[in-house]
Amino acid sequence: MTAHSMTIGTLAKQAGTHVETIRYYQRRGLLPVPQKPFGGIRHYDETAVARLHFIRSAQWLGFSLEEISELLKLEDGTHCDEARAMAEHKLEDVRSKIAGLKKMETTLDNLVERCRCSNDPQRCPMVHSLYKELDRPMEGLKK
Amino acid sequence: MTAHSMTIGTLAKQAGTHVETIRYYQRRGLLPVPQKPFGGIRHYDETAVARLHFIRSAQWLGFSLEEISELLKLEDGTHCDEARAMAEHKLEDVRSKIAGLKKMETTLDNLVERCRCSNDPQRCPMVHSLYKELDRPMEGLKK
DNA sequence: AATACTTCCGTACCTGACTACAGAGTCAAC
DNA sequence: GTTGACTCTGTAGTCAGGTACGGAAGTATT
Repeated sequence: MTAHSMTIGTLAKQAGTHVETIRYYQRRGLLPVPQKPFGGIRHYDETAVARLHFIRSAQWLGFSLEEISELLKLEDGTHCDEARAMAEHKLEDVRSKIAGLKKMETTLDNLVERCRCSNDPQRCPMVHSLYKELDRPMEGLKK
Repeated sequence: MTAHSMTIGTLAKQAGTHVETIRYYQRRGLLPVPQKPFGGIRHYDETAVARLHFIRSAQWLGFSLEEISELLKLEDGTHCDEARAMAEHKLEDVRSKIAGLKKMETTLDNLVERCRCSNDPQRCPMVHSLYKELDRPMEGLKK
């Protein structure tokens, strides 16, 4: 439970995931598999918890496990040039996601605002503005 | 090709998707199925194109088809109260996604900046800051 | 030291979001 | 009026991202 020694079960609890998910991420190379004392059981520390949090967050933000593993490669500190190029690319990605979400934000905000039509429940505005095409409509979805 | 009459094939091209995907969205109730002239072929207009764009964009921004169909329900104009509540909830969602992406943005930006270590390719900084927990780590992923 | 809980490893299964295909009907163009 | 491209309906297969399970072995609890 303390700093330097969790089993996979407590790690899962700490990170709010499941044991099987952790093993799956290990298989996919998203999480390192620590050495195990021969014939024994593996132990994990907080860097594992942190990494799991990061994975879940990034996923929630719309990145695939594939993309996340690319982001994590930025962390190993090698291949500076390559890493910079990738970081720049991801940065563009992130920025257009922010832009798209901001459009959604204003639209939803307007909706909520105009929806304070409490005394006239019949008329509630359409969300046609949501239909405006966002900056990067498909990038990263198309096959 | 003009305003008021596309077949499903041209609709797909306009929207940058595939016919089968459109039918799939129809089955899931994300896209209305227009009446067809008896024993004939259905026709679509730009509102369908717009809706498809919206679906793809929202997906790219990390929303599931389930959530997108909720967002689209906001559009039908009925159930004002319910709609407002949902819009408010989605708004929170959107705002924390923006916050999360902004953290990623600064981290990546720092990385790119410090990575201009072009003359010393050995030392490239770690992305430990990426590990900071984001605002809403799992919401919408668990289960 | 017997019991109960975990871990380990492998394989099988499930859900969401498509994608492909088969067979029949429709429609435009020669 | 037949050919060829496209549509319709239904069902089956695929891929990502897990989730469940089964049996052996490690560890903790009494």
